[in-house]
Parts: sequence; C-alpha cells; structure tokens
Amino acid sequence: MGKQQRFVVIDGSSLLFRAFYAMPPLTDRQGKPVGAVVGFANMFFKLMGELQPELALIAFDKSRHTFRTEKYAAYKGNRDKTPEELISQIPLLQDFAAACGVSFLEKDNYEADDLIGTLATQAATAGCDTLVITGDRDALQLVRPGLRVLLTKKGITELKEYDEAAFQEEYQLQPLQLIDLKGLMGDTADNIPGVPGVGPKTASKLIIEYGSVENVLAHIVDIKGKKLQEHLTENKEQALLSKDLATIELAVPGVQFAAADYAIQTDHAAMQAFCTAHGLNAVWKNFTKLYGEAADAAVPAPQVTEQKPLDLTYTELTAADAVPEFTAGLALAAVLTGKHPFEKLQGLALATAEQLYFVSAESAAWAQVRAQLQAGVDAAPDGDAMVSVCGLKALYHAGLPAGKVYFDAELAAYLLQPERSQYALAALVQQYLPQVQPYVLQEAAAQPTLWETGAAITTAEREAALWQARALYLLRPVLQAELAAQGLDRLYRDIELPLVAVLADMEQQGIYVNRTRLAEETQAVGARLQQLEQDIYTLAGHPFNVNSPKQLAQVLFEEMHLPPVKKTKTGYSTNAEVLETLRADNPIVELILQQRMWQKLKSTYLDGIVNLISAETGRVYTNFNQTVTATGRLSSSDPNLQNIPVRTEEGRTIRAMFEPGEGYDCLLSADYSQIELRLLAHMSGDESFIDAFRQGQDIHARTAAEVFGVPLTEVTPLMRRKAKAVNFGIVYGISDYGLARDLHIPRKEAAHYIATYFARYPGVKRFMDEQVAFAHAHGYVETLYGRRRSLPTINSRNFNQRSLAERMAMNTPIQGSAADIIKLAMIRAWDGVRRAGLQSRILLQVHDELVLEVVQAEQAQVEAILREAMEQVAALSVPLVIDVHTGKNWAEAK
DNA sequence: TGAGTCACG
DNA sequence: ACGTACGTGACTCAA
Repeated sequence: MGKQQRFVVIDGSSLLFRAFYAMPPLTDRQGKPVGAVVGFANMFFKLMGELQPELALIAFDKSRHTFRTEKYAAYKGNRDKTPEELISQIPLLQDFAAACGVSFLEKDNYEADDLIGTLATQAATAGCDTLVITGDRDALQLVRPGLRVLLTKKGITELKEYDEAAFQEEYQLQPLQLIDLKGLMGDTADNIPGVPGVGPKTASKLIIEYGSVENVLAHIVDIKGKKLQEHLTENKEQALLSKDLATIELAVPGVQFAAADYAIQTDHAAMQAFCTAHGLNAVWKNFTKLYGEAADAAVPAPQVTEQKPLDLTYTELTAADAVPEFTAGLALAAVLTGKHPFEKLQGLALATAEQLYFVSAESAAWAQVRAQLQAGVDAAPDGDAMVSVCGLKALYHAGLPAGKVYFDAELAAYLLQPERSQYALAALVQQYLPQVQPYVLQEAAAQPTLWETGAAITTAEREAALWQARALYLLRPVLQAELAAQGLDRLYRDIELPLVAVLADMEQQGIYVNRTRLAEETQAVGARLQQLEQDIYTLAGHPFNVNSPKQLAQVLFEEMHLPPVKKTKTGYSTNAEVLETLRADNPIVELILQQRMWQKLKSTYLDGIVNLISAETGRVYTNFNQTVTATGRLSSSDPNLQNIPVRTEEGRTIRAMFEPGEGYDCLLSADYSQIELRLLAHMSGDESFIDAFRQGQDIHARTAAEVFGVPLTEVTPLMRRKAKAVNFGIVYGISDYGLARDLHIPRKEAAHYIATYFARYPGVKRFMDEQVAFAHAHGYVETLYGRRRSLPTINSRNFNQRSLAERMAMNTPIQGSAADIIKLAMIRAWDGVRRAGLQSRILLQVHDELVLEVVQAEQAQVEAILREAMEQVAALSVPLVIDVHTGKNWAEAK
C-alpha cells in the first residue's frame, strides 16, 4: 500500500464570503473588485504550505435554489442579497482554482456542503487523511475517523481543528448529533425554524440526555417544564423538518471520489497570466514562494507595458574645460562613501536631456561642475531648470551646495505617498515609469576597477549611478506634475525642501554626551540589575530569563499561580499594566517592574548609545528621517533621540548626560505649549475652546470645569486628570473603550464624559464628524498646509479596519498640522540664528520641542529668535506659545 | 522575522 | 456582534 494521501476540501462559498468581508475593497487596474479573491488566495497558500496535501478540491454553491428550498421554501430565506462586488469575483475564483490546478466543483440543486460531505466521507473511507476547511459550523457533523474539520475563527487566517475528541469536548455529543441539536434549536443564519423557546442550552441538554430529536419527541412527557413540553408537542413536525434541513447530503448523485481526479497540478503560466491581468503581485509572489518559479523558462515574465532598457552611453568628464555649460534641467546621482553624517562624494553621474556624463570627485572637472551648481542653487525652483536628485540630505552631507534648485524625488514621493516603506529610486521608477527596464547588474561589471584618478569606484557603481541619473531625469516631470495636481507643490517648496538643509546641519552638529557619567551609570545599573535578578530567582525558586516574557509568564502564572490578567496572541501578558495590578499579590512583581525599568535604561540608553558616540568628538549623530511617518512628523534613529527618558526620576539621569559641548555653556529647550489642542481649537473653530486659549487658561482645568459643570476654581486634581485624558483621547480619535481603559473607569462613565465633552464643545464634535465624512468621501484627509494622508480602508466593511481609519482621519489633521508648523518654525529659527551670525545652534527636534546648544552671551538673542520663529510662524485664531528653559544639561533645561 | 515590551510626543 | 485609543524606534527572545 502506498503512502497515505492528504485531501483538502475547501468550502469555497464560505471562505470567499469571509474573505470578502475581511478584506478592504481592493480593485484591479480596471476598477473591478478583487479583494475577496486576494484574501482567499492568501488563505489558500497558507493552507497549502502548512498542510502539504496531494489532493484538493474547492466546492461552491451553485445557486440559491436547492433540494432544501424544495422541502422548505424559506430555507436561507432571510439572507441578504449577495453583493454584486462579491458575485463578480466568483469567476475570478474559478480562474484562480484552475491556475492552482485544483478542481472547482458546483452542482445544480446542491450546496457546497453536500458536495463536500459526499466526497470527503468517501475519501476518508478510502483511507485519505481528509480535511474540510470551512467557516460553517454545520460541517462539524462530518467529523469522523480520517475526517477532520478546520473551522475559521475570526477573520480567515485562524483555524480551529475539530477531530472527534475536540468535538466531543466542546459539545459533549457525537458529531452527527449536531443535526439533532439544530433540529431543536434551529439556525437563524440559515432560517431553520427549530422549536420555539428552545435555544442552544436547552437543545444541548435534551440531546445529551435523549440522544436524538426522535427520542426527545418520544419522551416529551418525561421532560421537565410545562411550557417546554407544550412547545415540543406543538412543533414535532417542524423539529423533524429542521433536522432534515440541517443534514448534509452524503450521497449526491453522480459525485464519486477518485483520487486521480483531485491531484493538485499547478499551472505557472495560467497563474502568471491571472496575476498579471489583475495586477496581483502579492498573489504571484506567494504562489512562487510555495511552488517555485516556473519550471518552464519559456513562460514570459508578466509585464504590463513593454519595458525598454535605458541608453547608458556616457562621457567621462576629466578636464575642467571639457565640462559643458548646464543651462537646462539636470539630474544627479552620486556614488557616496563614508559614515553618516560624514558622507563623501566619490563620483557623480549627470543627465541632461541628451547627454549623460560621469565625473569623479577627484578629477579636475569636479571643481568646475561644483562651481556651476554653486552658481545655480538659489535659482527659483521652476520646473525645467531644476536639479533632480534622490535623497538630498545625504548629498548635502557630502558637500553639495544648499539651495532651492533641487528636486528631491524622495521628498516628492513621500508627499504623494507618505506610507510607503521606502523611496529607493528603483522602486519609484518601477511605479511611475513602468516602461523603463530596471537596472540589471551586469555580471562582468561587478568587478571593482581602480581608475587612473585613484578613486575606487566600481564599474557597477558607475553604471548604477548612470542609470539612476537617466531614470531620475525622466521621473522628475512625472512626480512634479503629480505634486501640482494634488496641490502639494507649495508644501514641497516652502516646507520640505528648505527643511533638508536644516536637518543636514542638525545631523552634522550632533550632540555631546558625557561619557564619564555614562560609564559610571552603566556600572551602577549593571550591579543593580544583577542584584534584582538574584532576588527574583530566590523568590521564584530557580533562575530563569526575566527578559523572556514567555519564561516570566510561566513563572508568574503557572508556578506561582498568580491570576493571569490579560492574554496576548501567544500567551499571558506580562506588561507593566498587568504587573501593576498584581503588585500587591506577591513581592516578586515589584522586583520585576524594577528589573524591567533598569534593563530598559541599560540596554537601550546606556549600552545602546555608548556604541554610537564618536571617539573623536564625544558626540552622537542621529538621523532625522524626513520620509518615514504617515502624518508628516520627523522620526529619529541610530540613535533615536526623540525618546530619551523624561517621565521618571531614574530616566532623567539618562537625559542629564546630554550636555553642551566644548565652547558652549548650556542647552536650551523651547517647546510648544499644547500645540495639538491649540490647533484643534483653531481648526474646529469651537468658541469655548478658542476662548480658553485666548484667556491663557489651563486647558485641562477648563475642560474639567466644562465637563463636570463646576466653576474653574473648584476643579479638583482628579477632575483635571480625567479631563486631560479626555483631551488626549479627542486628539487620538476618541472611543469610550480606549478612554475607559486609560482611566480605569467603567465604559459607561467614559461614554458619559465624551458625550458631555462634545455637548460643551460642539465645534469640536462638528470638526471630528467633518474629518470622518471628508475621508469617506475622498479617501484621504489633509493638514492645515495641505499635506495628505490617504486612508484606503475608510470604507472597508471590516469594522476594525474602518474604525482605525476613522480615528486616523481625526488624528492626522491635528498631528500633521503640528508637524507642518514646527517644520516651518525650524526653517525660520535656523535662518534667524544664521543671519544673526550666532555660534549657538539647533541640535534636536522632538516633535513639539527644539533643543539648542547655546553660548551664554547669546542666550537672550537666541530666545528672542525662537519666540519670533515659533510663536509667529502661523496666524491662528489662538496664540501659539512656547516655554523656554536652559540648563547645564538636557534634564535641567525643562 | 514577528511578537512583546517600553521609551518618547 | 464586532474590539481600539494617534504617531514613532530599539531591544530582547524564540522561532
């Protein structure tokens, strides 16, 4: 006898339906809905990968009319009409099944369930390891030796497996008794009536006791409860009919299992054609991941348009007098070396409309090229004379003169699609210039070559730069037109582009860290951690890895039997919130909280930063990423200097290690007071809110007074704390659930606060509703300065996805406008400092705060410049206010 | 590589 | 009935 074969039987109707509702309403290039098929495909590949079956089948409902509707016309009669966007995807699913080489089976008068029942039971009998995949609980009646049912839980990715034991455990019944259960309790989803007054509980009790509907009906007199007896007596027929309707047919005529009919035979060409036709790159990727690339090399790669390679014929510029006059537009691509922020230019590829050049940074021609750039940088940014680059900040680091002429493809693409994960030129070209063949590294070119100039630029680097310059030249007008079309050109010109020079400067300044203190602290914290861990082991009774949430959960919840508070996807949660609630239960909890805190400080801020301090200067040089966040904020990395501790005393010792460097006297911090709430007041136009800020009131106290209906003078600290949480919640796109969780109050109470809040600030309520409505209508929201964030899931039928998009619609205009404003203020402040010829300089931005390194004599002047730049940057209906503090270190400057 | 955790605004 | 606060980055563990 051969190896046992595995047979996977999929209820296509059920899973396509679920995928439809779980997925956003994706469409292909022709606008046809494809979301359900994409969701189905993802789930299908996952299943195939995990189960590795030899045989498979997708069964489908053919029509509403079946032998069951003959028996009972109302069967499934309460179902809504299937949406057209779902029906239209059924033929696509058939194409998909064909390409996967999986049989697609449907039959007049029968439901998918019956086809599945017939074939799956035959296959199990024939010795196949048979697995039925469906979202329909009715199928559990099929469970038997050799036949398991995998039921989709929430969504479509999670499955629960039922064999006989699992079924027995959940139902205390044999699988086939499910139909008896349905006979009594009915099924609202399928419109099976059952017996009135009998729900799941009663039905279950009766079937456990009597075994079947027939036997229940035979013993009505023995059953307790007069009402129940009546119901059963009056509905005998209906109970038997219901049982019959719930019974899956196991002998559909003309359907016969034969293993050979269901062997999986993938068709790479068909799958490629299918994915190409509907633009399903991800589906194709998953397919090839599972089944490999096409065995048959003759199958052409899927291509929307015919791609042409770029002509990379170029001229090497060596002599200064060989450099032509660049008068029209230009595209640059650099070969860079060196570590951030000290990049060095090795060579530059230049593309004009007709010509392609390459110049090595060490050739005599370079100075001439640079001189031309220098002369041109302050030219107004008018389309055709722009110098196009991709990643301007790095070029500034490498010494390119700063100015307005540049067109940075990365920045442009970020404004167009702020949620992209990366902005490499190759990826942008692929999207915006599909007719351009991607750069393919020539094998021969991969060898490094030493050029007579002495600069080691490999042929591959040179070729890549040439390709980039040429591609960039072609890309610029496309992006620029799109920027203009979306009204993003001003944001680009007035904010993002001029900010690049500011960020480059800040990155080059770095910030000084006191290494001596850092070393001492590392030592002390290390010792403290060791002691804590020893104490934890003692209380636990054995050593374990405290840093492993899994091992920690084992110790706390299994060995020490503390009550588990919350679950995560993989087990019990051990986060700080959980530990807080367990604090009083066992002294180990307190130690673990301590250990967590010190471990975080040590690994992230002590060990983490020491590695990044420059040996020469004692400073760290962060990256301020301009194209990362979806809202328009900056982010900081390697190291992240936007999340240096401040909220706890222990944490502030870390902050205190950031000091003014040599030649400077103090650090100065200027932070906006309540900028997001002020923007909310301005953008919503709410009178009370605006009034509060105009009068210089404490906004949280004012809110407390409004919400709790007391005079401002009678607001208690608790009331203020609650009001503050509500204000935060509003900015985040409030929900009663979230507020309740944050404040540890009942949801009802949270809902009440929110309702009162909106009643007192009706303008805020109107504003939030408008943002959500706008997003639903347009698919995006925008900030004060026109920055956009698209919200593709705003109309999703998936509650979670839609709700998240709605909260983003409320939050992004506020968070993003604040980001716009501080960016403008940075440009203004940087200019101000420079024009005044000061030594003091901007070092950091932390979303609503600027940190500067200041010399004593300049302090007053610096403060004046900052006040002007930050407070006068925008004329709003409420004042913008900053707080300024200085100190010998960053912790003191608060 | 993903999940869990935790630092910041 | 659904099940969450918005935006980031870094570290650790366990596959």
